[in-house]
Amino acid sequence: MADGKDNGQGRFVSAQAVAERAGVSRSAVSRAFTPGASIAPGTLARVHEAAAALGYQVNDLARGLLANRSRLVGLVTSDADSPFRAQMIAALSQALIERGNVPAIINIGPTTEDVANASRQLLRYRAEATVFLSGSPPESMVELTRQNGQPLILINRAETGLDSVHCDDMDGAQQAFEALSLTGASRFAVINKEDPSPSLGAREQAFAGFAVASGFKPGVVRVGHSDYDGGREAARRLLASGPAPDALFCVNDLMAFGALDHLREAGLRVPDDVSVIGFDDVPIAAWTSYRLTTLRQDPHRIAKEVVLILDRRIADPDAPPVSVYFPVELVVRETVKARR
Amino acid sequence: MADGKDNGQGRFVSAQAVAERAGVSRSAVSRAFTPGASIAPGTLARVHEAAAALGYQVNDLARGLLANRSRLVGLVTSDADSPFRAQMIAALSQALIERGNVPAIINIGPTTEDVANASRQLLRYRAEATVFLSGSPPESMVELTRQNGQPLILINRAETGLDSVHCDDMDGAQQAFEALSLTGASRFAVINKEDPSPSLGAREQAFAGFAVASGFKPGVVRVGHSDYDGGREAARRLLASGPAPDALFCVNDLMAFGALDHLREAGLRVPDDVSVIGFDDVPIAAWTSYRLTTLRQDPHRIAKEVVLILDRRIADPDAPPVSVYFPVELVVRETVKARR
DNA sequence: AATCGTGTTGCACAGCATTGCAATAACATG
DNA sequence: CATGTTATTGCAATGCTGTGCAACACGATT
Repeated sequence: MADGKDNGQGRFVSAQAVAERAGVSRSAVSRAFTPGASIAPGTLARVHEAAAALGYQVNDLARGLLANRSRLVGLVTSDADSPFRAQMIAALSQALIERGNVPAIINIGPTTEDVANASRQLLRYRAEATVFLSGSPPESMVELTRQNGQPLILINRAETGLDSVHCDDMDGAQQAFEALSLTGASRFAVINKEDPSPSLGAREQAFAGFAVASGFKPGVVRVGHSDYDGGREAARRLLASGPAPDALFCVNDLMAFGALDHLREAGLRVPDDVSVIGFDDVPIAAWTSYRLTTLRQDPHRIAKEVVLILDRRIADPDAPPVSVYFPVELVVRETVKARR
Repeated sequence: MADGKDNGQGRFVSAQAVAERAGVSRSAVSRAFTPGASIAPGTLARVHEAAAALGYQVNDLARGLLANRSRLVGLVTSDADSPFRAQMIAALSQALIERGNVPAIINIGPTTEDVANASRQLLRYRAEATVFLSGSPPESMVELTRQNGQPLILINRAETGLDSVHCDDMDGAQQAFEALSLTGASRFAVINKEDPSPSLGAREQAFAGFAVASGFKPGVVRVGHSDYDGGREAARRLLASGPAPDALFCVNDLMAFGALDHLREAGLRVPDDVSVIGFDDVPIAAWTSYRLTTLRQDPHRIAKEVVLILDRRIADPDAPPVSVYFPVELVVRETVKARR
């Protein structure tokens, strides 16, 4: 404020500088910032005053060095800007910040090399844990984190020996099938992406399985990307390949929006001619242009579970790995025909 | 892999352990991971072998301690899950990772206290820089980062003495007004949020200014939130308060979607009865249910500018602060009536 | 007045990697 | 064979903070 030169070369202020200014030892400074430490009220005040004047902040790098771990938690993800991922990132980072962590987001491409790099980076920063939102870590990376005692948490993908939290894809698919079944539909279809993630794959498999078990022959269309354009393309192929379906399950909302728009453009009425169900319940699903009936995954719920697992894993590094499943909930809006 | 016990207590592997296994000194290990350092090919190989077997990764905390700064860059934002923010976060984190940084995302609430906490946290981790995506840092925090020599970069808000990058809100508003003007409209309106950010405020002010300068009396509606529901609410109030506008400028796309849906529900045809222009050009704007004409801000462009400023600021901490403006581009789709 | 207890404070070391400097080994040259 | 040169390598210091341990002062107790 009034100093003018602040400090030497614009470097960070150290405890040493505060100690000199307050006329105490460096230990005193350290104690002044450690709750419950033994320090006289007078010195405490002098130290705090000097610290405020200099703008001192404890160096968490050094603190982490001492503890051999930082409060960083890595969030590894691809497509960080897609709606559901963005919600997950927001919810996770919020929950982690509340826990006192600093979430580092590693936005990766689809290659294994990218994933490996991200993982190594986080290891180098002694991150307290790494959370994978998408893309499974290669075996070599799992081994690496294990050697270094860094917890690894997977979201929506199972991997033996690792902690994970996922929604109940099976149950979601079943709810979707039953809801569509009640409309009296007979021409079922699913749309998905090629090389789907385990979670997306499970939804498709389960849905198709239920349909077959009920005596139907579900159509399955897979396209390159699980986004809006992918959904449009899938719907186009579906209509081109034969009679229009009267019940469509999309493995995520984004594809559902694309499909919905294409279906309507093609002159089909939703839900009169065809009923559509999505998955995720992103905010857009509630918009009046879509009013999409969908299976809801709550990002905050997931974030809460992740934090719980983290607490447990850190308290007991040798505890057996857990897989937490949480239920999905059918949110009924206006893309499914009322039951007959 | 075959070790069984890996290492002692699941702690991180240190250079010490690698040195012992390879039968060399710690220095040799360090040199083995420093490109260009003087080391014999034989020892290099032995060290790398031992490191691979143990799963060693250099400790960037200690490295940062020595350099007195980490490769962390803080991204301070609120509403991390709104579409445009999510795009910004994705683009920035990608650009920063390419630069060798680790982006830490601090998702904050609206209070000054939250912002201050985030800023302090980043200071404690000796982050290389802090980027504010939303919310201006309080004066005390600016002073604090200055005292510690930590660069601060603002996005879409100006603050004297600080580096910033923003889109040309004025020009965007002008383009919007001109495009709407060409439809022959006469009843102009803007919708915005209460207590708008500087950028949102500038758009509204400029648009209203141009309208007035052309002899019109623009209607201005402000609502609590700049999201979809806010846009609906604003449109509702607009229609309730008098004759329907025939040209509507929304300060961001999200509000435009809400307004569009409400307008259509109210029986107005877009663009025949009313033309609408948004701001940002989020992906949804291209969806066939909306096909929104809007002003495009390119997140990757912004990210690139931020990295450039960062490079410059680090090379010369005393360089005068810069404000980079970049142009916005009118993306013409189908919510503006063709010119008469 | 002597002794004990309590509250403070400083010293020194740990934790990890980098790097200047000095020592060593190996090799070449006269 | 002696000496000079070069490539390696280890030592030790550095950067910053937390904390056990010992020293110290001061007030209280008998």
